[in-house]
Amino acid sequence: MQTPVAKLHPVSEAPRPHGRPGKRKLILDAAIRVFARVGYHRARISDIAREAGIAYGLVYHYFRNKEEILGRVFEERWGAFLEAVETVGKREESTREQLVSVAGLVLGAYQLRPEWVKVLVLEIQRSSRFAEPGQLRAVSRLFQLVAQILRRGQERGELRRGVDPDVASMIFLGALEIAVTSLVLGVTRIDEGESAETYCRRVGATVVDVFMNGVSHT
Amino acid sequence: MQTPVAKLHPVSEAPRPHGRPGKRKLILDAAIRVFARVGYHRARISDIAREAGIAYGLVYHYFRNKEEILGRVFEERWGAFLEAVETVGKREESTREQLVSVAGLVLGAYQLRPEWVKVLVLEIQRSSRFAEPGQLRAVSRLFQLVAQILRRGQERGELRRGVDPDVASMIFLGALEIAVTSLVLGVTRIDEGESAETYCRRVGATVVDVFMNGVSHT
Amino acid sequence: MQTPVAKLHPVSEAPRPHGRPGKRKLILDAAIRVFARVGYHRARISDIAREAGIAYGLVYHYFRNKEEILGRVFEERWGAFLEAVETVGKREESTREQLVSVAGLVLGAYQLRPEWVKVLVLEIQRSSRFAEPGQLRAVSRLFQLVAQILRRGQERGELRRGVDPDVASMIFLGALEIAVTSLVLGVTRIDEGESAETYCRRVGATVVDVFMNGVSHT
Amino acid sequence: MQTPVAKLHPVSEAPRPHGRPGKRKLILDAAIRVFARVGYHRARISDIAREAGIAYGLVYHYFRNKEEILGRVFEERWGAFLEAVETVGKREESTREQLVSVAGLVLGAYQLRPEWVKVLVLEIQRSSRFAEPGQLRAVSRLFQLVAQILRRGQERGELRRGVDPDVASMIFLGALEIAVTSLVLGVTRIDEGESAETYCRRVGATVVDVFMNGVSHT
DNA sequence: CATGAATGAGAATTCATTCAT
DNA sequence: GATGAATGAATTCTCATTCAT
Repeated sequence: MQTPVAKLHPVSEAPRPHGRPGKRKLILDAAIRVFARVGYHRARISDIAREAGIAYGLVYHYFRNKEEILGRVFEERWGAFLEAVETVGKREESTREQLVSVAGLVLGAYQLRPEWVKVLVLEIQRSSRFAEPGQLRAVSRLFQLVAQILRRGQERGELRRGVDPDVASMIFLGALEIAVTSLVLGVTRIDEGESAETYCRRVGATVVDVFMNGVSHT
Repeated sequence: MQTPVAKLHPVSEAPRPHGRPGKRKLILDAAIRVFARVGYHRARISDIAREAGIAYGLVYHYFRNKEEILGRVFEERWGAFLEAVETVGKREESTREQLVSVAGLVLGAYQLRPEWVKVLVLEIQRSSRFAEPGQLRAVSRLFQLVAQILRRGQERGELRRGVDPDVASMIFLGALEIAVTSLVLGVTRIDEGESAETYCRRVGATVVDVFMNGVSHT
Repeated sequence: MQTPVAKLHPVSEAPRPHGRPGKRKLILDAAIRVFARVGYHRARISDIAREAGIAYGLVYHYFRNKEEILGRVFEERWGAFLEAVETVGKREESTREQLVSVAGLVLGAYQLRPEWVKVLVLEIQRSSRFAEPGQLRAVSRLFQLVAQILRRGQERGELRRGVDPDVASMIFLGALEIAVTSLVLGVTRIDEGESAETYCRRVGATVVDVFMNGVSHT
Repeated sequence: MQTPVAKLHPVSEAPRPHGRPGKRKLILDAAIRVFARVGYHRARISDIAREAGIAYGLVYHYFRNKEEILGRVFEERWGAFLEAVETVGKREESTREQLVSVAGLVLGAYQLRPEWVKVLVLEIQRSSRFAEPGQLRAVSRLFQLVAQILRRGQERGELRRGVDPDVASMIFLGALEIAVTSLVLGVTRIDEGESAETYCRRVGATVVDVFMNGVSHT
């Protein structure tokens, strides 16, 4: 079974005429790295500028302030993630396969771009921006997409009906989130012999297995 | 089946001779409220002092600095929580009952003291203190305690053997954590007719149900 | 008696070959409006450029820096004003008529181009440029022109000799200046029924009347 | 005839228990000097702190920001000035004597505390604070007080009735203001042989003379 | 001539922490 | 213990000015 690899494109931007760097993107990418390294609050604009290799003031040419940078990172990264999940939801697959895909998306994203996930998971939730209805809605959307997958599973008779799809969605994503978080925070030490990739695959499989079949004896 | 209520005592302290307020405790409790309200980074010492109703120079009599306050909050609150979970693990109950108890502990804690949970969930993990081995170990401990409950369940034959108890522990706690977080952040809107208490009870039951039996058809 | 209308031409410039807009003039006129609106210090080059409808790098083609803009505004506007007053001084009229003309010039200018007056009155005096001998001399010149009118009035026997013409000049212009300033600042609220024009005419007449005859009983 | 000397007390403050410096006052007085020297906009908080001989941050202990400092300076200094004028208005004197007193107050203030006058005259009017109704009202109050003196003069038959007291008030104060401003700006060079005091006395007398009797021949 | 991206010095403001009383 | 005045390093943000295209 082929776990489709997450396709999280770099920060999008209008195509540039002369193939020049694109300072805006430079700044956003640098910001992600800095946020991932030291956290949003400890990140200084000067750090971001240095990381991007540009002058201090230019950051303010493109963004009103630090918070807007975080907001844009969120919008663009999270948006891409949502799209990928949405695509999975539209596929003609069994519910189980869809859940495997979503798990692969979440865990694969971490493998591919650990800094992005770190920022999405650790920083954006804490920022005051998160209080904004727009961001809340964006996060809720993920829960709804998964809930929809589950609801369809029930309708198709693949899943039993006794479980509230909204709560189940939370359970599934919560399990994945903790797996990622504990990786990010280093709570989970990956064994010497195991690559991050194998670990992710193993965890993903286990999550789906437990979620589908439970831990109890038949 | 009686879900044991979480017993999260207020910040402990040596018994005070004259029954006087106990400024240290006053500060810690105020700090929790302030951290919960505005987050650790945005919280100013003066906010905590005002909240505690004391002069803000006094904070430095009791704590070296702001970070130490967070550290103490963590130690005392998290310690109490660990103890409660540990107690559950020692009970002579079925694994299912133990899991129900742990879920009740987590969700009940939120009901009882939402600010504490908010701080534990949102702030302490992000602080630099968390990098300290001591705190990491303390968090890992929770995962280990639950993993131990699950391992015992497998040994007793209550749970099937095919699942890694460490990963399953993550799944179980992750599900609970998201449930709490979404409550904290307000992602989940509780229906008009449903009290927070009923909601917690319902979610706890669903989590244990899914965790035990899975979502798929038998 | 005909009050001669102030003739304050727009910012002068060399005649343009193709009748094209004339960016330099565009900038100066825009600068006056912006200075009038927010004051010299708060005015940003970008504000001026936006007001003029041009790119803001272009401002630096025409002017060395912000201060030079203010300097040019002063030179051109104040110069025009001085010329007008000088012309009045050369007319074959009674001193009273000349004073009425000067009052009309000052108050009329406000009616015609309140922004110009605002900038001349409020901003230019405060700028560091004002410390320059050239600008001080330019302002002094107005006082001298009026003093000269008064001196001639004394020589012709129209005015009594006991008053120092220099001090009297200050009094006359001071009275007019406050009248204008209070209009500019909105201290003086013009009555509903009275147009700005009527108000200016009335104040001008009163100023000349008081200045000529005093307020006391004969 | 005794020209009553202006009584402009230093920045008032609650009496201090131990006769200690009183940092708040220190800051306000330093601010006045700095504003007078370089103007409000060019004055840096650090300048004020250095001038006051205190640490940078302490300024923010007492004032929210630079603008509030200017506001307080205005309130306290202008308030004292208004009181002094009000007192003059209540005296049992001829209108002429009262006007002489007001002129003495204005010109005397300059002699006594040129920096204060400089700041009141040059800076506060320009600040955005001035747009506040409170400050506008405070300035209007001065005009009203003088207008009242004139109105009473008309009622008592000391002044002729044909002149609008409000306009006349503007004329009188405008004359004085220009006299002070030109002193402040150095437009008026005092002759070698004449002390500032004599000059002020002479100008005050001339202003009142012209204002009462006019410049024309009887 | 025009454009607006890029630069960076400068200033305001915050707030943890110290310290005299 | 308790208070809050005092300190000043750290950071954000602004905006005049330069420069490549």
